[in-house]
Amino acid sequence: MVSTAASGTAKLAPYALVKQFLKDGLAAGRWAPGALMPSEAALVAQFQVSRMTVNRALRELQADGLVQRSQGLGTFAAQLDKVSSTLTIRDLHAEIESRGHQHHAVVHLQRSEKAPAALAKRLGLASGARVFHTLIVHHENGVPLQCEDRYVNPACSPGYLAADFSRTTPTQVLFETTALWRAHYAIEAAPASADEARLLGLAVGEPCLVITRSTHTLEATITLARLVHPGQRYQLQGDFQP
Amino acid sequence: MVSTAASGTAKLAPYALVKQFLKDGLAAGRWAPGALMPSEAALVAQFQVSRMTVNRALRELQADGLVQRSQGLGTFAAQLDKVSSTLTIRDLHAEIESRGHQHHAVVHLQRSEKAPAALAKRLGLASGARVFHTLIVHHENGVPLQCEDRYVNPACSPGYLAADFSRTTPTQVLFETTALWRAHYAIEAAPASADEARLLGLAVGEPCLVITRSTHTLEATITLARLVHPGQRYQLQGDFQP
DNA sequence: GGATCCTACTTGTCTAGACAAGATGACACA
DNA sequence: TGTGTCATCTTGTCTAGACAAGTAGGATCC
Repeated sequence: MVSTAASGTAKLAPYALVKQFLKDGLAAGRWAPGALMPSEAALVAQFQVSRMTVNRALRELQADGLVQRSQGLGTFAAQLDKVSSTLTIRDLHAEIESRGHQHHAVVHLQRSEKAPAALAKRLGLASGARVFHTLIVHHENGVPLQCEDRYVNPACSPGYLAADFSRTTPTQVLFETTALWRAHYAIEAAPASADEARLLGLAVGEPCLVITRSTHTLEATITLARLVHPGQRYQLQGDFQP
Repeated sequence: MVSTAASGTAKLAPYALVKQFLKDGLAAGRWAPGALMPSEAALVAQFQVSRMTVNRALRELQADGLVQRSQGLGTFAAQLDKVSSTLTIRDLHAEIESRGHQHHAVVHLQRSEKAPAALAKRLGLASGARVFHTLIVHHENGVPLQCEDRYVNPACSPGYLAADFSRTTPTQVLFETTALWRAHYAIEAAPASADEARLLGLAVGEPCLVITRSTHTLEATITLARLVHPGQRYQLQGDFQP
């Protein structure tokens, strides 16, 4: 990099400097939402850098949703009233280990089944085709935290049933071989069913946080998963910071 | 743009072409997760474009989380086993209107209160300071869908209490004046309290999807909100597509 | 064998200039 | 009055080259 000055905010690349300047201004309310911000030419003059450098800073701010640009008009401060943030739904395994806690999985079901018509359709299979089915309960330090009910398209992961899910996780097995293309998830609150209550150590009807997720390759559906968490023992958290 | 050829995938800028090529390859599993991908020089030769063009394509793929790059080593296909996606928590008002449905808000509370110690602390105020408090129930086509319990730092939005929340929304009012800097949210499932059950037309204890959110400026906390949704009537949905 | 240096390859970044294309207002013309 | 044209400002994109810096492997030296 350039300046090795030890003073305050050093070591930033020029494009990052411009970006920081604009971010700070936005945070301080220097440009109200919708207001016109300095043009690339103005920033070039102010920072004495080339236009490509300024352009990169602005393009990244646009990608971050902080400004809105349009050709011929200029750059405008974005409306930030909607709080959006990246929600990452990971393996519970990875999540627990990253907390330094102990993960323990109990496999209640791991077999091939004949798919009912509705399920076969959702997996894009012929009616009556066989599918892989696993039911695994994940524990954190001995406390049940997630009930993972999963159906897998055998064509996408033929070796799925051979895996040892007390040591690895379905997600890991699936994406070692298959390229993920698209995913969809929905989050809702639902009462625990009798089975779920038993597996998670809850009373029937207790609130659970349920994530249903489907993942697809370009052509086929890989897997459908239903992840049930005890409502008060599990939270999804996220941060938003420009 | 360059080519006006009407055949198939036309009109793409060169950097977008390179990006598309790599994305398609990743989706098709051409590069397994963790595998080494073509270097910038190789892509320059293949596409006959300048290095900056290729660099932009790769940098954007990196920003999208599809590849991982490191100086001196190369570009690698990312592990896509974790499904991350941008979760946007919007005004229910905007969400309902975008569905073409009718939104209707009932204001149950809109006043200034003396903050209990714990609340004052969370808002970064002196103990015993006054805060604004609103309790609004949002309806979609007449069905109650969200109970919005919100505390606002008066310093951030002095005119908050004067707003007509049957016509506008707290989020709108707050971010017309205040620059958002940081936000935090947590999603969980919880049983409906007696008050919530009454407001949302549920039985006490029914599962609800609860979002708690705090937003901050650079120096102060703007607002704390607790958004309670009837579990089965409301879902958060998201998509992930590279 | 082990340590050091050198080289080749990689990404990270910046530059100065170029042309394209969208938006807008001034201005001449009918 | 309306209408088309032009100049000018904006962003969008590409180029060819440059230097910096991280990594790895081979050659050399002790």
